[in-house]
Amino acid sequence: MESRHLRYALALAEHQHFGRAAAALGIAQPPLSQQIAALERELGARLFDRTARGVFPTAAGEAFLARARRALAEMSAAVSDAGRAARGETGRLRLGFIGSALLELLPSVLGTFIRDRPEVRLGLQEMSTRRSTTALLAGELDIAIGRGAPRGAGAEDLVSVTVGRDHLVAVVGAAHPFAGQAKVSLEQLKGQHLIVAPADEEPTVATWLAGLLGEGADAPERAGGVTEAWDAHTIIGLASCGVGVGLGPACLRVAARPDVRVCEVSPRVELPELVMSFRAQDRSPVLAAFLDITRERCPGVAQRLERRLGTR
Amino acid sequence: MESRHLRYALALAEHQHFGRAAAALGIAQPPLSQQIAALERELGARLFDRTARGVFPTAAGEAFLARARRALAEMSAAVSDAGRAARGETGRLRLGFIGSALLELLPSVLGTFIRDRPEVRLGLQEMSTRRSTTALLAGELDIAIGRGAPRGAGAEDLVSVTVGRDHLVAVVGAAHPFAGQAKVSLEQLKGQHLIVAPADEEPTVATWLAGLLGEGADAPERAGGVTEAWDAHTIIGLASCGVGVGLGPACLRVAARPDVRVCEVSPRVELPELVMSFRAQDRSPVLAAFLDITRERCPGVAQRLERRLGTR
DNA sequence: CGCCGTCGATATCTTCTGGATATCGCCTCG
DNA sequence: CGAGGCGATATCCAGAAGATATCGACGGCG
Repeated sequence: MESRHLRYALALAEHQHFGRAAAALGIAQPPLSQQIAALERELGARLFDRTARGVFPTAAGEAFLARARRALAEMSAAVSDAGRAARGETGRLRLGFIGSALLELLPSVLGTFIRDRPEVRLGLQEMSTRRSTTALLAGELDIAIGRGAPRGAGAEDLVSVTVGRDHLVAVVGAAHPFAGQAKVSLEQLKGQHLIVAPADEEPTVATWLAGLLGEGADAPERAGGVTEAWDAHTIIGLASCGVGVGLGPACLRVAARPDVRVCEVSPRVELPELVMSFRAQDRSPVLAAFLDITRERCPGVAQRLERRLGTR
Repeated sequence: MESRHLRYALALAEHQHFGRAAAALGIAQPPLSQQIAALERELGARLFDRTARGVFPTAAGEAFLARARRALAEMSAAVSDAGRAARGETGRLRLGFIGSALLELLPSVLGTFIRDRPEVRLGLQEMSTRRSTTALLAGELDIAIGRGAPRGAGAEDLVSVTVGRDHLVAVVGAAHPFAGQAKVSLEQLKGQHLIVAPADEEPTVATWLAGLLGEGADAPERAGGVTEAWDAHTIIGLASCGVGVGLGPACLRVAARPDVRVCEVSPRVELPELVMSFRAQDRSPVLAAFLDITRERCPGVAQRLERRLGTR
């Protein structure tokens, strides 16, 4: 039995007339008679009563037609669902990202994405750069956003593109001695208690800073000490109440409150680039849609992405 | 798109291998490749990723396969539902019957029918012979059981068969003068208050009895008077408390209580036969099943039914 | 009462497509 | 670098879906 038989039976039930049903189906009347007869033979049951006043389904026909309608509805739903999935209108996209991506990049890109693809289930999870790379390679994420291009085993299976650059800024409370300064020198930071983001791999932000400041010792041992805070608002909050000097990417400015001051660090210190990665062999249309939007919203990303994708 | 495409796609998803899926489908590998390719072309979407480690559905493929499974399940359900309906295992049977059919005939036949066809919805309604005939012709009933063969317009479209014969018996309370008698003569009934079943057409039971007893006047006017009671238990109940002499079919005996006596009426008076009717053109398998059971349970019905059905 | 028109079934032929066989190209693995 | 496995492609064939012509049955109408 083929779905053709279902369509024919439904047309016949609708028109109650072999000739008109056949015309509606775009075939001649004899083939319709034959196909209905073949269907009835296969089922071992008469589906239609041919009376002088028209063709009417039997009890078996009614039972059959009810199921046939649902079967055909499922089939057309299969077509449309497949199409929507192929166009990336439905599906799932799992993002792993570091907290600072939440400050500028993600609000812009995700806002557009959610408006364009309301039926895509988004999975968002803040995590370290290292963890996101691992999860991406394990297939647990579709996109990873971190600082610095992924390194290590499997990194060659990923495509990465720079989506943002930041330099280091200092955040202090309004009462802090630095508060009036537009710039803070590295020299001035020596010996200050610092508030920075933690890291789960070497070199940590703290040790990297220690080296930058010309302090040789391990971070916890350095003069002034270090506090690690996971997210931007905690760094700013701690800085505002005078715990120490917050250090982070320039995008911290968007989260700054009135009671803190953000100072440029002089000389300017570039942070590792904000990098978006995905699996090179991932052909998901949802991913493609996300990349499209990233292209639109992040000037300069487009060309870099094309160059990378060209080699896929 | 035909259901073949769904079957092929599901087989391919299951085996993750064109060759093995084709073997499972009983076809060669090239036709499977072609059909999948044609399906993907029609949908405008790739459904399977052909990798070195196997064939795996894409996101669109997953969406498609989920619907395809349900569509095929509906199709096989259509086949089985149609078969069961055709065999009379499901469906509906609406019976209209007079109360006395509940005493002997229906308990026996319905008991077997419900055991054999638990999924058939039964519609049972007590009604007069006249009403059941009307409802049967109007298509509101499938079977009518009454006394006497249906008459009037449309009766020739019905098949009727005698399913029981009864003669008249009298029911009296234990304290009644007739209680000790095995027989009651028609002469003795004259002037007694009678309790009989009502009727919605002429002649009513009461007028028929009046004629039988040689009483010329209308029933309500006759000496002794008449009480009409719809069902057997009411007739018996009224007789038991001395209201009068209950008159009804011999099958009343099965409903008799210890405090009443049932007397034969002498000479024996035959009542109109208990007749089962159905539409001659009704080919419902549920009806056929019911007739089969009636045949088994009612000796003598079989031959009469065959004779009637032979002419359909 | 008989003729005609309608409708579904049947017969025959055509066409198309689903399937088989043979082979190719590609990738992986030893 | 060669061998083997796998999916795609090319070609051919057969069966079945469909078209055309016709038949048979039934109902309506003159």
